[in-house]
Amino acid sequence: MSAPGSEPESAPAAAEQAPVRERCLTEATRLFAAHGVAGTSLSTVARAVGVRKPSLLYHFPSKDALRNAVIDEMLDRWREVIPRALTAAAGGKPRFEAIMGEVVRFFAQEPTRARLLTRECLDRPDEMRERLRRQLLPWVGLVTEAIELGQREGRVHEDLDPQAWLSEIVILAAGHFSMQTVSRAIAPLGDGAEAEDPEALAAWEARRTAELLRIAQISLFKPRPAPAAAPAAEEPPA
Amino acid sequence: MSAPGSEPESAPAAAEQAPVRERCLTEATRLFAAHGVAGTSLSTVARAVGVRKPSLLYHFPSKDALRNAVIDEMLDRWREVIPRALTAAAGGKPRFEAIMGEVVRFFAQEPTRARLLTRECLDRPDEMRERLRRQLLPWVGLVTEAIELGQREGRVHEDLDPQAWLSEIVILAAGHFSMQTVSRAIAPLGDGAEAEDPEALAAWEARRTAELLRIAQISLFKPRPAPAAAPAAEEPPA
DNA sequence: CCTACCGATCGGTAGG
DNA sequence: CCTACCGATCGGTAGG
Repeated sequence: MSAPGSEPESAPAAAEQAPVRERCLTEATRLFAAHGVAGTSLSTVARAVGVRKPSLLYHFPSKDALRNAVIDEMLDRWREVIPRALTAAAGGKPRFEAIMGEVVRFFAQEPTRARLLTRECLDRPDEMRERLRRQLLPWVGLVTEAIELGQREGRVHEDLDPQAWLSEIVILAAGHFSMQTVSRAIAPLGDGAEAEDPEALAAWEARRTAELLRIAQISLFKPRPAPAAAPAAEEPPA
Repeated sequence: MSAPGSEPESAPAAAEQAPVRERCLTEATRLFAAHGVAGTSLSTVARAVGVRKPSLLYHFPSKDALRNAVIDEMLDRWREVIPRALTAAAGGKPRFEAIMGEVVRFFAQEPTRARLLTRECLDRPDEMRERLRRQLLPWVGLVTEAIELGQREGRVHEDLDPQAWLSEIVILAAGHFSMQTVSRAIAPLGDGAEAEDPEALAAWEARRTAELLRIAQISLFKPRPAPAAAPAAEEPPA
């Protein structure tokens, strides 16, 4: 209270860059995503931060506490981004593009998140299922209701299963970014010489992301553009 | 050579069920898929088999050798199933359904495989990419050529990127079965009472798989059924 | 296929 | 935030 410089509240006091606790989360996120929780020792995290192991265990009383903090932080970011997209526009394709754009941007700007999410789903499926249920049940309801509205209005395929579709598309988006490196097994072949050309890799990533968006879009919306507000005509059976 | 019962060639001699080496692979596959390689100790595998750790290390000289044997076995099974599907039928939707059916069956009958594949792609992306490149490059070429033929014949969306589409669909299929347990976060909600009802879970799985197939199909083929061999009409731009 | 054993490292604590 | 230290377990070897 009285000593002015002793409380590292908002400004990184003097020596390092950011508060230690925060850097622990950053490095743990990176390492857990790359090698898994079981494949990352606390010493490794501590070394990456620049402190000793007991200091890490002061901020996070156990490895499991660190793991939970890392997952919570990622899900918090996720919870920031979703309402922003959902409240962007109403109905129709612009809204769809806003949501898919946010989802893609969320993972694309930090593929670490996708890998971390995938790993945690594999490592602790039951805990992760309940966590996801609590965290994203509300907006799952919103999305499926919007899809059902689109079905009644004839814009969305009526043989689509809204909950299952949403589940599959989320899985596809997460897998898309988790498997970035591996997916190159298919693509920049043909020449075989320039396997590390960063320009070619960026082009392949662009093709993949375009295809991800195309798959999501065409599996949701019916093809006919419907230029004006003309109610969709019933198509003749067979 | 002379002692008749000393060579365990094809028949499991007397006491246990299968050759030890084989049971090691089975148990290691199961445990690696569930907890990851780093999360599974050699003692755990040995205990599951019913032998001691040094016996395991007699059959597989190191943990890494065991890991590689497990992955190789899975990819061998994969290599069995693909040509069977590819040579089934020629062109058109029956062939598509045959291939997708084989892929789904491959993972569905043993979701362990999908989890193992996903984990290995996360743990060792570079090695896995080269491995996949070697193992499935030939039939990637076959599939993309078939897709391109379909595009020329007007059956397949011409804005589809064959290589990227194939990559995304494989990722979706693997993720679909890796995330079986977690996907229940979305589905059997509503009542909340019977969370363990096996009948409801099977119904949810059926819905998911149907949606997976629908997404793959509708993102590949154009909607019009084209009853006869009528060449596709050019649609007016905008 | 086993017992016995190796050094290294694991997650975590004591105590300051 | 550190040094010093704990018992347990890790992957792997010796030797039979």
